[in-house]
Amino acid sequence: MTDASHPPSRKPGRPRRADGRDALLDAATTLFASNGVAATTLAHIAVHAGVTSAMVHYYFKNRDQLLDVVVAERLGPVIAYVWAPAAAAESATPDLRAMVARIVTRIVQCASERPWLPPLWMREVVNEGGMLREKVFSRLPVDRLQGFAHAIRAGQAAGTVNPGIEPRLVFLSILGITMLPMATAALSQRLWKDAGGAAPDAGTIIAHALALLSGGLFTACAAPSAASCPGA
Amino acid sequence: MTDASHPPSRKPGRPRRADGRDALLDAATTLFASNGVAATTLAHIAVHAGVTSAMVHYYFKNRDQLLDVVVAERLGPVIAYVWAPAAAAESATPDLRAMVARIVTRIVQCASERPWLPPLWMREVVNEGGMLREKVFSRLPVDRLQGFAHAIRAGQAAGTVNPGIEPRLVFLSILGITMLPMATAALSQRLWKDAGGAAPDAGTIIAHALALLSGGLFTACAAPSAASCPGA
Amino acid sequence: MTDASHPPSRKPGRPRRADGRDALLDAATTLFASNGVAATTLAHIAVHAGVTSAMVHYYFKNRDQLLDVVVAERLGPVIAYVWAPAAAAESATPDLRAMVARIVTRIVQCASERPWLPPLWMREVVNEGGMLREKVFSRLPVDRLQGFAHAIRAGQAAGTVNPGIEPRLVFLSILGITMLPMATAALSQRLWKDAGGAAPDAGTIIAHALALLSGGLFTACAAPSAASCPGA
Amino acid sequence: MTDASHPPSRKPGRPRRADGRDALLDAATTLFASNGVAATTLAHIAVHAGVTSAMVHYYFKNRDQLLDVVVAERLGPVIAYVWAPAAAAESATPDLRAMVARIVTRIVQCASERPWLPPLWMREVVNEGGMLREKVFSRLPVDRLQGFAHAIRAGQAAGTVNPGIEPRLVFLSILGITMLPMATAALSQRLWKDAGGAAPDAGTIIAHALALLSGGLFTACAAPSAASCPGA
DNA sequence: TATGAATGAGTCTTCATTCAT
DNA sequence: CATGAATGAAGACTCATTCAT
Repeated sequence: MTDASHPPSRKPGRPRRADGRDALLDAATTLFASNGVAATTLAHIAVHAGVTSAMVHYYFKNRDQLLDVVVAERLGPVIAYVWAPAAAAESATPDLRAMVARIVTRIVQCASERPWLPPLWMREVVNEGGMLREKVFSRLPVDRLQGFAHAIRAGQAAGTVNPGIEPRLVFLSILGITMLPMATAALSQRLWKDAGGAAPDAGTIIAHALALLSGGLFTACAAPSAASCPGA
Repeated sequence: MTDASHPPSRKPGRPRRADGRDALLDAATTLFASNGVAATTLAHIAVHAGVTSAMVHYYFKNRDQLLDVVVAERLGPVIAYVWAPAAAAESATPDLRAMVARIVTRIVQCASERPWLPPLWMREVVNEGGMLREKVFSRLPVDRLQGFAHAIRAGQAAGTVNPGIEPRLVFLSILGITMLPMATAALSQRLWKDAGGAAPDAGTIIAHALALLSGGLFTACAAPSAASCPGA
Repeated sequence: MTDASHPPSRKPGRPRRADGRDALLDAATTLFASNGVAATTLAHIAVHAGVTSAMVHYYFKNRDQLLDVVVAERLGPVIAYVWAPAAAAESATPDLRAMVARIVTRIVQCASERPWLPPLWMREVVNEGGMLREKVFSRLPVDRLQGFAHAIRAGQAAGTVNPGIEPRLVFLSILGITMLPMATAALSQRLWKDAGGAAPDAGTIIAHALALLSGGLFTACAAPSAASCPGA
Repeated sequence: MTDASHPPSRKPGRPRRADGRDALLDAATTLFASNGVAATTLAHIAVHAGVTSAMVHYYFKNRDQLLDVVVAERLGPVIAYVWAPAAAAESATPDLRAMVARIVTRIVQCASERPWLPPLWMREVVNEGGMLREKVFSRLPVDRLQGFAHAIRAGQAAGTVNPGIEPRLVFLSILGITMLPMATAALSQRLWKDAGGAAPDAGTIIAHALALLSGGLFTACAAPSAASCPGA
């Protein structure tokens, strides 16, 4: 299986040694996530990795090429992994509900293993003017995104999907209810700190998302607990 | 009601004249939204408004104070307007369902009247490392946010709200399924352009959001068309 | 007469004020001549003009555009002035001998009024890999250069020009025996300083060049004035 | 005669092996000629020779010492070879005409065997601010240059040399009419490409130079062979 | 020999900011 | 109000140089 039934490790096959290049890539990704790409200087990255800023040029030649590498080596695998479940959808009758659940789970899983992912994705990929937009766009599995939307539409035709739903917005909604909370961590924490609660963890987020989606996205006795659905 | 039963006009009370200051503020807001705060120079703003960058200093003294003004005069009113419905919630028995609908509507309404709002909010306020975070934080109606969460929790206790939902995540979810699609406009447009569809408009987004929320957020056969719920 | 019967003043018509831009241009030209373009940093130029290197960018935006301006405003007029005599050559029967004399005189005149001209021209325009080559090339009066070569060839056909001469090399030879010595000033001075002689001045160079061109290195009826040649 | 009656081979005496050092020296000389010394980085040279820039340091320790070696091993032999004919001139009655012819021939010969010579010499040695000036200066046979000038002056006294000539400028003039065209190759080629002619070759240049020197630009009894002068 | 990793110094360029006019 | 001139600080990028391997 090429398309990753488990989350992608950084460098599959290679003897995983924390070499300079990798350390710089880590520093870059982290800082891009926490300060934004535009606000992160190469010097910041270098200092964060304990080297000179000349080293960043040594390994990546360009600021622009550094971004390319970040996209290729850090975002690329995540995209591939998240969309792997949708591959099956193209062939047989897809179990939409299960597929959605798997996508949600994979997104949250990836995101909680990579704290830099949610802020980076929200700010620099998905958002207007994001600085990684163009670079990521070409890597997006457009066919699968469209296939996903079509599957939703088919579900609507078959009466299994809530007709009020806009198919093209479903994936964005999934992103919005999973990654957005994770991209807000610090803010939420401060916001709820008086209420005694820490920021929601991965499990909570998955549960919340699935509750929201399974209750609302699909018609027919949308109650979260299967028991309450007599027909099932 | 002082707190805006209709969306806030730019300068309530003042004789609304398109002076230089306002033009600069417009330019700033627009560019901040489309390029990000960090990537927008004062010179960009000045050029966009047809003046010298020295004028930006004349009116706002500082880059930092310009940000302050943007928050105070552009974001502030929106926040106040959106959260006005929640004021009532604090006193009497709130109609949660209606309140959510009103908040959703107001968010999308504000956002579609101010194209700069969704990208700016997503990138610079809500997201980790957003450059307006601190400045906005103090303006957030923390009490209302917490009140909203409490109302949800109360609904869960009363059995009217889906127990799988995490109350503290509800508002974020609302943001995610309303503003996020609007902050992605250009990307979506390119993504779906082969599918013949333009980016979803305000109406579509509201409908989608309400369908998702009303079907999923609340228990008891919450499907939009009651007929489709056999058990009811 | 548009084409300059007298050497071009820097800014004809304008009230010649030593503004910052001009001062920087002067500094640039001088340093380019004495150190070479590649070896002259913008900081050198700025210091030489008594300002910050940021000013260089303020006035010229780019290092490259600075070079453009140097070519356009400093070299351009010289080229036009030197080649003005050749304009007449295109129409009537040209007095080749007189024309050559006028070109030689103008070259030396221009060069002695602009000490930066010879080194700059020799190193950065005419020489392989010169950094102003491309920029100057488009300004060269190719038609006049070719016209000049044709006139020489015609002279050879008419028997008035030495048949051993290669027409296309004549202008280069003129450059070589006029500007080259002026581009070597410092070296020559050191070379001949024991011999008591200073570097040759403009008059000497013109005389030498004309002697060489009109008569040749060795006597035998080679006197510049035709009268001294009995056979003529 | 130790001083080369034939052009100097690269490494007289040594077992001529194309080792790395030599290849680097070749690369350096070539690049210095085509781009200028200041514009040529050690990395350029290394890449051109197919090695790492660290190797350049291994062989030459310094950028400055590399220049020293280029002067010593590449320019030095040429200087010695060109000025060998002048050695005889110091002793007996020199045949000035023959000596000039031999110098011209040797210059052009050396230059056409070493395409890097003319640009390098013109730009970096002879020209103001040339980066090899100092290093070459000490190698110049000042005595022979002065002896040459004296011989010219003596010729003028004896009536065999055009009195209009400035003795100290003669050698520079020779350089100007031989090496200058060869240092302009690419430019000339583009300039005359419409005229169907390629850049003049060595033979043409020698012929032109000798014609100009021995006879002068205009006929009138200046032909090198007396027979061709009808009036004589 | 030969290289890759690493760096300090310097260059070009941008930008926020100031100020006299 | 509005601008042009001017700057200091910082950012991206280059380069000669060193060193362990």
